Amino acid sequence: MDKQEQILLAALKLFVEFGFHGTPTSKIAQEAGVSNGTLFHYYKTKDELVVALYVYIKTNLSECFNISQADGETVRATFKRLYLGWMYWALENPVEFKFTQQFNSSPYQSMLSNEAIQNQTQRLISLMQEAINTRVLKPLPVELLFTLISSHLYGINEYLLASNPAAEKKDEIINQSFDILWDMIT
Amino acid sequence: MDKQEQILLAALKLFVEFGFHGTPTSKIAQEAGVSNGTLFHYYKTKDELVVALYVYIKTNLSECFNISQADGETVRATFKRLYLGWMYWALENPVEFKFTQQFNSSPYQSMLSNEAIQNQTQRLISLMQEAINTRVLKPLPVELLFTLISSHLYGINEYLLASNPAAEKKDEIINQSFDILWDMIT
DNA sequence: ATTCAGATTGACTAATCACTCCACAAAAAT
DNA sequence: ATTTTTGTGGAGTGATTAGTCAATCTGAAT
Repeated sequence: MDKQEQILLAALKLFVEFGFHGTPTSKIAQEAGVSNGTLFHYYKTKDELVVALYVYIKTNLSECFNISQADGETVRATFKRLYLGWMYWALENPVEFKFTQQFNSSPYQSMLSNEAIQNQTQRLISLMQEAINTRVLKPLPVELLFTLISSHLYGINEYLLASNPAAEKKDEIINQSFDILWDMIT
Repeated sequence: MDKQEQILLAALKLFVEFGFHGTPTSKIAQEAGVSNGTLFHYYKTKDELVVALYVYIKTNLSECFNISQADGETVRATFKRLYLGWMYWALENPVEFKFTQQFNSSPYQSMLSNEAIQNQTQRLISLMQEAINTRVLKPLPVELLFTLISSHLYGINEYLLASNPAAEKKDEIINQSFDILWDMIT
C-alpha cells in the first residue's frame, strides 16, 4: 500500500475528469484514502504534485519500449516498433494519455525540468537524425520530422478513441496509418 | 469602448498565461479595466465566460476564410487555400490558437453546444467526403482524414512557433508541408 | 527497553475565490 | 419630463482553498 502512488493515481483520475483547477487537494486526498496532511508530506505544493504525476506517467511509458535500434533491425522496423509501442500504450492507457495532453498544453509545461524525460526525447531525436544522415528519411529538419510523427500519432489515437472500432479493424487502421506515415517521411 | 470585448481579451491573455484555474475573475476584471460586478453582469458564471471566449475566437477564425469550393477551383487548390488560411491565422494569432488548444483538451470542451461552430466543422467534413467520393482523396473514413489533416497542421504550427524561422523559410516549410500532407491523403 | 526518524492524522488558518447586492448613473422609451 | 431599462461600480459574503502544525503512531536501530 504505497500511499505516494495512491495519491498520484487519485490525482490522475480527478484531473482528467475535472481539470487541474476543478480538483482540490482535499478531494485528491479523500479519493486516495489518505489525510490532507499526508498529501502535503509527500508533495510540498499542488504544482509539485502535478509535475510529479507527469514524470511518473512518462516514466511508466518509457519503460514500455526501448528507444534504440536492435541488432539486425531495419530502420523501418525500429520506427514501426516505437510507433506501435507508443500507440498501443496510448490506447491502453487513455486516461494517462489524456493527462499528458492536458499537461502539455497547460502552463505547467514550463515548470518541467526533468533530465530523464528530456534525455528520452533526445534519444528519439538522434535516432531520427541518424536515419536522415543515412538517407532513409527525407532531409527535413529533424524537429520538424519529430513533430510530424508525433502529431500523426496523436491524431490517429484521437480518431481511434472516438470511433472505437473492433480490435482487428483497429489493428488494421494502425498498420495502415504507419504505412502512410512512413511514406510521408521517406 | 466595448466592455464585453475588453473582458474577453483580458480573459484570453490571462488564461493563456496562467491557465483557467490560475486566473481569478477579479484579475480578469482588473486587466479589462472594469469592475467585478460588470464582469458578472455580462457573464453569469466564469464557465460561461470561458465558453463565450472560445465561441468568440472560433467565430473570428471562421470569418477569415470561406469553407466551400470556389468556381473553377481544383480540389487541391481548395484544400490548400483552407490549409494555408488556417495555418497563417494560427501563426498570426498564437495566443488565440493556444487558447483553443487548451480549451479543446480541457473539461470545458464538453460544455460547448454551439450550433454555428459545429456546423462549420460539418462543412469541412462534407467537403472531404465529396473529395473521397470523386476519388481525389484516399478512401479512408472521413473522420480519420479530418484528424490526419488537423493534427498535421497542429504539429507544423507547433514546430514553426518553436523554431521561429525567417519569413521566407517559414513560407517554404508551410508549402512543403502541404505537399507532404497532400501526398499523404491522395 | 529506549530512542528516534519518518509517516500519518485532522483540526486549523489565512487567503482567496466566485459570485451577490444594492446604490447609482446613463441611456432609452414613453 | 418621467419612467424604465440597462450598465457600472465596489464593498461585501459565505464557501472553499492550499498549505500548516502539533500531536500521535509505527517500526527499526541501538
